[in-house]
Amino acid sequence: MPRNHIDDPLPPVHGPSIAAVALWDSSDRKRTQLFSHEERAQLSLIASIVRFKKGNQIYHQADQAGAVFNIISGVVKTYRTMPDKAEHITAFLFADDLFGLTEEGRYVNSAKAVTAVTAYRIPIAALEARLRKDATLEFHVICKLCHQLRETQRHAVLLGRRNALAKVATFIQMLEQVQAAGDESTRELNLPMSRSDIADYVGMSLETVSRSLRTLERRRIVDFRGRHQARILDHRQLETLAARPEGDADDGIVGP
Amino acid sequence: MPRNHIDDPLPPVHGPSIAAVALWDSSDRKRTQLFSHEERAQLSLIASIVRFKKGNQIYHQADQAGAVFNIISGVVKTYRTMPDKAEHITAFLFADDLFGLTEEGRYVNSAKAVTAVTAYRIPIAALEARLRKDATLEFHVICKLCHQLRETQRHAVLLGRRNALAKVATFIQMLEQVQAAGDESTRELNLPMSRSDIADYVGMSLETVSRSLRTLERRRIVDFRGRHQARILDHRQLETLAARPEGDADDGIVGP
DNA sequence: CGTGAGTTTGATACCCCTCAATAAAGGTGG
DNA sequence: CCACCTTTATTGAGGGGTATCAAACTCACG
Repeated sequence: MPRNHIDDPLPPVHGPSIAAVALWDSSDRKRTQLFSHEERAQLSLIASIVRFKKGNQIYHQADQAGAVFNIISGVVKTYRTMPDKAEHITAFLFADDLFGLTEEGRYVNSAKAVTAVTAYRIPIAALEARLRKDATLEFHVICKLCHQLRETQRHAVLLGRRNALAKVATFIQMLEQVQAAGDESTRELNLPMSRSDIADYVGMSLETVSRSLRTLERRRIVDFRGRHQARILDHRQLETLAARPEGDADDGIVGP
Repeated sequence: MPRNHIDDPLPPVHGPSIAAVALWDSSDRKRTQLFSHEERAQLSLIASIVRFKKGNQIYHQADQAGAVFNIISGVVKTYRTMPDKAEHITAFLFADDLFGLTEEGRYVNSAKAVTAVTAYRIPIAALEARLRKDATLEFHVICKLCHQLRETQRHAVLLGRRNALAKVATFIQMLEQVQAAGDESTRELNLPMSRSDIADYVGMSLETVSRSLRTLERRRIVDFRGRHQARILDHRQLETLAARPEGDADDGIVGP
């Protein structure tokens, strides 16, 4: 079995780290590291490293909030459980992301490890104190929040689409974009989350997610090497599907 | 015709103003003003007041971004136009809100005035300079961004629901919550946006929005006084609908 | 190697989208 | 202030896409 880079602890770690696409400068859509070495060193004084195994709950919606988290490696999902038990995933989070959003001292979402996770745990009291002292640090946090706001808006736009294939195609594009940052050049796409998680993220039933992925494979747009590993064959088609108003093209398989 | 508070300029204005639900303290879900008098005075030095008539475009998606805006009065929508012409509304914004989110120097959404709007226009260069100097000011901005992040997540959760009535019921609850802040006690609900706007916000066709609202009226859950003015009669039922897994209750009208 | 969770596939029903026509509201100029 | 026109909203009929239910299947894990 091939080593999964996501599960590897990054070699020498130098403190909390956040990345975002720039607000004002052009940087070709690339996420850049926002904290300086000194800022990371400062923050590591108040942070501790925590690890979660795949499937572990990190915190629950409405829990008293004590800390925010900064992912070093692994994938986390934040989600909200509806009164009718349905689960809505608000975000998938990756290395260099922050999570632990609060309202009136309580977490607004639940958080669970999708893969094995290593993260910094930063107590909010200490964090607030540091922030209020350091305007530059705060500015970087603002940039990161704007980044997450944009991503959440993209998620909302995805959810607004009324076409299953368009949703799934867009989801794959989003995953690809995240992994394009620190990934090898092989265009190997990781889908660490379950089909059910994808369904709860794109707002469809898991069966329809499964069918849509199958359709993408039949049309030779993506090629699955196992359930959680894929390779995008036709970016053009994927783009088209993501934008498609209606009128799906026929499959290539209609036999004589 | 009753005066519409939304169109009235607030009497004496003392500079930019943002409100949010607290991150850590309990405040009973009420939005509180974040800027101090001094901060508002400072910001008014770099801000100018701008007005837009109902329907005016404020900026376009992908435009070079020169400023962010802070609403004094009126309602704004930010939206994204898809390649297939479909329009997705990412947010409705009200007094004490900020808008003008950018990525690499360009606006990520378009913005249009839903009603007549008065707002502060704050040039980003000057804003950044001010922010980098004043850690307290920045901290307040962080609180506001967290607030908008939570709201966007709620929007995403709404979009994830697969039931038309649940979506519309939730939308009405959200509107109510916004207006509960600075509104009179009469529980009079304003729907300043068109049915089409609502549809583009909740991710359904405008016909289905219309039908859903009609259903709410038939069931005596809301009472419409004109198309843009309503009153909520049964909060309990609304809550139930917003959470409903399935199995709509029957109408009260089945005649013998 | 067996077990069970996770996934794929199939059949059916139903909710919502689409198209189309009517009705109401808002705006304009006489 | 009313008639007119345009825009926006409501209502209806019909078809399609997706949810749902159910069963077979695969894979990961112990």
